[in-house]
Amino acid sequence: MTAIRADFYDRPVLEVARDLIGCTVEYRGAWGVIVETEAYHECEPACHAFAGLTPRTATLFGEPGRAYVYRSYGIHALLNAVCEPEGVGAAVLIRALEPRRGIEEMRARRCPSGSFGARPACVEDLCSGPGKLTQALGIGLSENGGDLHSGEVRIGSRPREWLSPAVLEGTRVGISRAVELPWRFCAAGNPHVSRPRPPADRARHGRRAALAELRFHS
DNA sequence: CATGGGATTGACT
DNA sequence: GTCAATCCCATGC
Repeated sequence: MTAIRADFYDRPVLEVARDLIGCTVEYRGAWGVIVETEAYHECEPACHAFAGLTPRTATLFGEPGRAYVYRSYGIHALLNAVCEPEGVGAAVLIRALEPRRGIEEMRARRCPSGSFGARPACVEDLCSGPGKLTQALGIGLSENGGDLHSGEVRIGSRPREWLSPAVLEGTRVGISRAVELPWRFCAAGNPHVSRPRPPADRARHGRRAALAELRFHS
């Protein structure tokens, strides 16, 4: 995959959030395919940039195509791609990856003992959340402001098998304001997406479960 | 300068 | 379902 140029991000953040599904995130040799994103924009109160330009949000208002990495709940580093023209505070939160390379390294960073409790870590648990994927790749706050085209954290174009992914749209996760905006995007039916799964995917599972149930009882 | 609230996760009831 | 862990920084006195 070739790294995506800065003008890709210099567009409405909703377009970029949808178009990033199927693209790749690489860091120090390990990489995965983006299967879930959320858009944030200064015009709505869930976005950090809503409060205006502060030391924390400086990256958000800066050049498109840079990484905005911040600490969440005092624990996790969350990775965003800064979008829209310089001066506009907007970014796409990368929420989940389908791991492709460096899976053992990811597992080692996610669970040094090699397992979650008694069970071995499955690949669907490695990057199925915004805090999980940064931990799996080893991305920290020091990557804030880095260039996504030529820096350490790099976003690449879609692999052949991801050229036109089916994308589901839904409401964003884990926020308390502007909860009604349908600004979350997921690769349809992909098992590496975080909880809660998109309603369309849950419906499919529900239908399958209902069918199995029906068969079981007849 | 003190306080409070998260763009989360994993463990536990 | 509930809950604690833990840090940055915005806000208010």
